[in-house]
Amino acid sequence: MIEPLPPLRAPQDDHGGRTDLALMPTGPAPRLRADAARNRTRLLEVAACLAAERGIANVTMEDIAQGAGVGKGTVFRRFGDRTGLLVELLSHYEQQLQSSFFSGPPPLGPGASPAERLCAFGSTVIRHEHAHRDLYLAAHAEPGRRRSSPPYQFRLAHVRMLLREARVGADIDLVTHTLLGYLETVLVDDLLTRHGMSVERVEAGWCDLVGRYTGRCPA
Amino acid sequence: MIEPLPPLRAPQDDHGGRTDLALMPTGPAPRLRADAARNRTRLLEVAACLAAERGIANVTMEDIAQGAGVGKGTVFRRFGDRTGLLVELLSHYEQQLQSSFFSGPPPLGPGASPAERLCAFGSTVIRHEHAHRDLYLAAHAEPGRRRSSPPYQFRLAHVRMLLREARVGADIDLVTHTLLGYLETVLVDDLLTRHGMSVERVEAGWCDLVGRYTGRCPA
DNA sequence: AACTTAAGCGGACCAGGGTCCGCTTGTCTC
DNA sequence: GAGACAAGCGGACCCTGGTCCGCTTAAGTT
Repeated sequence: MIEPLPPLRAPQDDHGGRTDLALMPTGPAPRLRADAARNRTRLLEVAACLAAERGIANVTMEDIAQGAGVGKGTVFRRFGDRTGLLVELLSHYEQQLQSSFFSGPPPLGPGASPAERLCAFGSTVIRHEHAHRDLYLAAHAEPGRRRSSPPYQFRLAHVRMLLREARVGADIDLVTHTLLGYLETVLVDDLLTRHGMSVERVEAGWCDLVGRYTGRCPA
Repeated sequence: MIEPLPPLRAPQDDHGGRTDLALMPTGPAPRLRADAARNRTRLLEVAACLAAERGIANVTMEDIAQGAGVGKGTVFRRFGDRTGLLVELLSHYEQQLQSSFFSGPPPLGPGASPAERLCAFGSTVIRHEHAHRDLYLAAHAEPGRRRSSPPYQFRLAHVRMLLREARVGADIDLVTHTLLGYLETVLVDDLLTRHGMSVERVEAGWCDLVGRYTGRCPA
């Protein structure tokens, strides 16, 4: 019924094996049967498409199932629940980001100082989350899920690495979580939408925060 | 059916007028009819009670209505939706906290330095939220609601005031939100529960963060 | 090619949140 | 005290997320 093939990776490389960077404990990834893999990508495509055209809040699970030409049970079997579907959708969207973080040009990628890279990282994430905010907010229904998803783990690992490189003296794990707390969609969206702050201002807040950890003495 | 009168303020002062401190734009508070006010408190009592005995996740709206001897429609009329009920329940729980913040003994109340008061504030909030974490997490389903509730506004105003007193040079509004971001239940709970950090460690992280804004030059 | 079987499928079904609207009841006025 | 009327009430009803279980089928095995 609907099928405009939105920005999603090619169906054939999608045999259920996570396309992660083998960075995090992603588990064995049991490899789906051919039909299941096909349905999986169709479901994600349809979901992305419907979300884009009427906002994810106005898309039911049954809509998605129907759009992909499968039964509702299939959707839940594959993704567990609504949140699971959303989290996987977001994973897709974040994959392009990830590569620019660890292999793109500076200041995002290697080559700049850790502090600069952290600043750039924050700006990118803020803009990215804002662009997909309805999806992030919807996925946020069960925050623990999102926090244990591969993309979030990637962010953690990335920030932790940069902090270590910057020789931050404090409790690195804790600081990592603190920094990512600032980038939480809920907070960013609140600042931008409800409090009417500009993206630049929120970004400046991020860089300021980073600076206070990476050693620059506060003014 | 159930009615152990849990820690809730006396029913008669509960005529729907918010018992706020007239600090925030709380609106006119239209004053409920007598029967409505009675039902309101009974509903909150029953909700608190059921939540305490089996966890809020295992309490349906119908349970609450039934326990209070009213129809389901009444519950929704009063609180709008499930989140609304939870938010109001939390408001009750936070009221005792609030008074210790602005009129209790130091270091929480007036008398200590702003930085000390901020540290103490954080510790208190962390412990309080952890104690009621299932309620906070449940209310978090719609984060915007919680963020615009009177208790959250109170926290904002309080922290903002202390930052101003401490003559913090940065973007005060933004820093206020940043700090409260650290205290977000979702984050704190993640650190304590999933990452197994100790409360002391999380508190130390808070004080460290506060210190980096209130001027102490980072090591 | 036939057989086996575990994975996948689908749609009937259930539960709980949220809505609606005709009836009831406090409360205010005269 | 009687009347007017807004506020409150309740439960039938709807929608959607999520479950269940008997049937189907892809993909190895011989």
